[in-house]
Amino acid sequence: MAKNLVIVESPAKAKTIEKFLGKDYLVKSSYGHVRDLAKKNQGIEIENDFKPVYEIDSDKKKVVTELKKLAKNAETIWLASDEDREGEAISWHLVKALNLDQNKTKRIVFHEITKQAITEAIKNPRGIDENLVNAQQARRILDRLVGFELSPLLWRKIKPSLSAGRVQSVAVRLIVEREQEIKKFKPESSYKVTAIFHLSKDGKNHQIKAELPKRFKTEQAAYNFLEKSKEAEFTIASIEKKPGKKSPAPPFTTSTLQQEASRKLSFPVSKTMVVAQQLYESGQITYMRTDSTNLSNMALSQAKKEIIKDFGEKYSKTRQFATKAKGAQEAHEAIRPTFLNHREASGSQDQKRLYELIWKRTIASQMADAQLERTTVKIDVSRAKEQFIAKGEIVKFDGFLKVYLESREEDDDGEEEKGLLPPIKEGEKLGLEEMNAIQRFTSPPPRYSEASLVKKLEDLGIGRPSTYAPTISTIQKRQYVTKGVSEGTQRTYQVYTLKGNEIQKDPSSEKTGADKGKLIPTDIGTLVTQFLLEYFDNIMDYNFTAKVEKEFDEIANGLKKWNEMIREFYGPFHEKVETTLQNSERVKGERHLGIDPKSGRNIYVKLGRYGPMAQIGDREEEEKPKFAGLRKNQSIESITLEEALELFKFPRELGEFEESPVTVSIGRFGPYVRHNNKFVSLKKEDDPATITKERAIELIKEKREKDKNKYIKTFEEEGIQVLNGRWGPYISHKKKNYKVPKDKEPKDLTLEDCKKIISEAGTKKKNSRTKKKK
DNA sequence: CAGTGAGCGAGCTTCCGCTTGACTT
Repeated sequence: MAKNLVIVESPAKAKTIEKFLGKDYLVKSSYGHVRDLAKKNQGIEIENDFKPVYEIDSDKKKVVTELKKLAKNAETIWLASDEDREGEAISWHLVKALNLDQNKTKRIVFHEITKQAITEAIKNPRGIDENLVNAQQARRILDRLVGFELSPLLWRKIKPSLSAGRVQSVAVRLIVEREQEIKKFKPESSYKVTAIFHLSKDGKNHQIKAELPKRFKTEQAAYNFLEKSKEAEFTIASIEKKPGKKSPAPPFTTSTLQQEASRKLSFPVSKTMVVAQQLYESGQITYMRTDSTNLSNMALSQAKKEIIKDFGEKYSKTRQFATKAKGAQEAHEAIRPTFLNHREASGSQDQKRLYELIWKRTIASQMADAQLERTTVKIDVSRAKEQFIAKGEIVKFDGFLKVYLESREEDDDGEEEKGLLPPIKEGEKLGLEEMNAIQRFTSPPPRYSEASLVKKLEDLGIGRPSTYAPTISTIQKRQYVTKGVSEGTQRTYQVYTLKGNEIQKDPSSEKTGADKGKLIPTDIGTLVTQFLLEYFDNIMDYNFTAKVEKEFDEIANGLKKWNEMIREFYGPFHEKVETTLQNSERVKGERHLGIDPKSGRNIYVKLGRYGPMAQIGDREEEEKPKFAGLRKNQSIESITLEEALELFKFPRELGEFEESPVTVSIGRFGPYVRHNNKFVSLKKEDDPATITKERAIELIKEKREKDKNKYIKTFEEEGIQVLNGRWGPYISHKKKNYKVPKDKEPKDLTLEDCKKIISEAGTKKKNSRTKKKK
């Protein structure tokens, strides 16, 4: 039995550290937090000065039992969780949950996983920082109180199963408000004038592209300028050269990795994290949930070596970047390759691509600035006071650009052409090849993508590296926001071209308003946000997190008692929850669309128990009102009377097939065909309003074919079935499912085999999360 | 997941932050 037990948070980290420490040390992982507030009764005794009630997570029982046993037999237990608020609390919870003897327990911390850092840490143990632990408890309790009092309020006032919280509700607010700005936005057009000049010199014909810095407000003004330019002379008025430089971006944090992987590799935020986790677990990159841009000394010297080897001494510039994120806790390094001399990752294509991005970003961050020369040329127009401007940029020394350039999310509309300018002198005359006046529209602020929302949240200090991806998925799961699917619509714009002394008008068109993959609020998201803003503007404030963080810091510094802070917050908060419960109306977002021309009854749209719906008729009328759910791409806010009337044309009878009626209708999960009590979803390309009986039958037959492959074996009497599922073959028995072991051929399973699998799974299941709800 | 929306009522939903497999149809 090892004399020393070291406990860290992550198993991958445990494996690495064990190698450094030798055989006297056993390194194990707690897998994050081992205890949390109890689920029932909020897990807080409010009347008892907010005393938290902790319980060991059901899926952590096994870990705790094992650690307990190991701790008993160890001489010294080293708690090596991260050096931040959560890490300190993890250590404290371990002391409590494992019932550790204070005398043989030591707390150590290190920021990088190197032999030196770890042996150094072992030499400098300390006790647990109770103040820091209390700051964490305050954070945890505040989040629980906010979440578990606001959510039930939403169930009562808006719709069941909704949720609210310090982080998610503000994330949704950002998206809702951005959408409102976009709706309010009225594009204005102006005319941008560009010109291509030519110059013959040294027997060569050179081109210079230039643009007017000012834009013309009206078509007429732009036309007039072109008219004036017909006979004009163009002269180089001035040439100005200025040195410039570009510096590399800092190494990746979780948030910047998510942004770049989204822009350069089109990875959703969740995919980036999954792939990064794989790279981490195979020891190829450092920890992927970090807010630090710091690199270890070892990494710095490795980077230097690689850069000098590849590009030479003058490309190397060792830098350390200050972390600028609000509330950063910096318990880890930046995300970097474990070994910078590994140029390529082993593993899947996705792993290779993400690794390459990380490698380049890390290396570039340790390279010299790029040196540029920027040239601005002004060109006079003899018959007008306006001047054209041509810009050139020469890279004098490429520096880090050799390896990596950070990308930008939005393409700048006014992106000027930059490049090499021909050799020119002041006073030289230029010929005009072509001049264009192009109508340009101002654009509304862009919708958030997953990655740009993460960036915004990080800027506001809301959320942590471990929660960015889950938050994004929560607000989608609650149907507060959805991802857009529109490629945009065509918009025509005017183009005037002056060429060979003639002006021609030639309209062109462009796509505008594309929202594919962007986050768009739903009716529910908008209504919930409005509701919360009305009654809980303090929690919806973009600075709420920053404010409470300041108080957590005071608690961590021993300047404030945690339960005092919570009491000050909870008093007015809880009262507001109570009064809102009593006094506020149920939120329906109801809109009267008009009158049904057939029946003369009122038509409304509003939020129902299952989501947005349309309604014909009033409840007081003799004939009961009829209801129909809105389609996925429709919203209470924008649906028209005509569109609402369409919804009531379902279910539609298509005729008979095999002596049973075939109907098409629209349900919770979209349009479907119903036949013999069987349901078949329509495909994307099918329109429920026009689908024919033939097509419907085709779909039914397709489904039958698919179902045929679903059943591998059936034991009728016992009610046991062997089926093919999304995750491979499984056994179904009494509505519970069991995986077929990999070493068994599902076709050859006997009844005894199945029974055995079922009973064995039963014993194993006790330890895992069985509470899985449907 | 299941293809509804009257009304009644039981029983359920929910937070943020740490961390991985287990989970599923």
